Amino acid sequence: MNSDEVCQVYRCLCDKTRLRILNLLSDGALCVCHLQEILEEPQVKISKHLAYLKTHDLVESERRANWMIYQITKKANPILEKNLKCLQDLISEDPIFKTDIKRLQTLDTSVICCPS
Amino acid sequence: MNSDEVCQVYRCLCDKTRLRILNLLSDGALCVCHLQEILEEPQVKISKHLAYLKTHDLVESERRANWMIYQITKKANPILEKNLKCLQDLISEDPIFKTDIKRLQTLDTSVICCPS
DNA sequence: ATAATATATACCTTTACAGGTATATACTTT
DNA sequence: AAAGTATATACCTGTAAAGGTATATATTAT
Repeated sequence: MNSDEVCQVYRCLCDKTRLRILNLLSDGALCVCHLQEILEEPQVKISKHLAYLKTHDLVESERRANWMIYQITKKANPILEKNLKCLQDLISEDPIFKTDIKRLQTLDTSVICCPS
Repeated sequence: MNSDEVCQVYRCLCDKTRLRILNLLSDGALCVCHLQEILEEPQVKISKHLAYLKTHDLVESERRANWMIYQITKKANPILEKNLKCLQDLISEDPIFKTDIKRLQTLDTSVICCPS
């Protein structure tokens, strides 16, 4: 991993919506509609940030019927991994992250779109 | 530390020149002219990036005669600290960081500007 | 007081990218 | 085949910030 790649990871991390998305995906894969529901942000916004993250290899996606399931990339990425752990620590300090995780846990699991 | 502050730290980290500066300052305080010499970048560029880092509390500065000495902030900043450690690991992987550190070690210590 | 040195700032141009609206694409259901 | 649902993309506008040139400021040396 060279310095340009490292910078690019940080560029991915320096937007609040993307941080929130990554924080949620740290807990497991999610479809766009669930992210949308949890973040309470317009679909296009979520979608574009996911595209950005995907372009720079921080997330991967897979279609499942009508839904696109996103997850943190399987490729090793030390910077990303360490910072995702940092985010975990921040959950307790930031109400937004905390609320997101709460909403994630109380998601309606009867919906069919997302993996169990 | 809330999510906005975290984003701002990442914004500071997502520029290569700033990463190089922070990497050098991890080893101790330095004046602008030494940074300039090591990075081989124009004075104005270094100066502006230092100003940016200072504005966002990642570095502090202190005047010593004609020189401004910069150092990593004393204020606790978990995100910054962890990522500075990450940079250390990357030195071995990136030729630029490696060269910077080499140049730092072979700096002409007879110059009066910087702290011992 | 003047010149020299070190650093910072103002101003300009260009680029990345965030957010919005509208629309397109992919897939499913009827 | 047509309509509905989920997601992506194109286009537009505004803003942050990077890099450059010129100049200002702060301090020291003569």
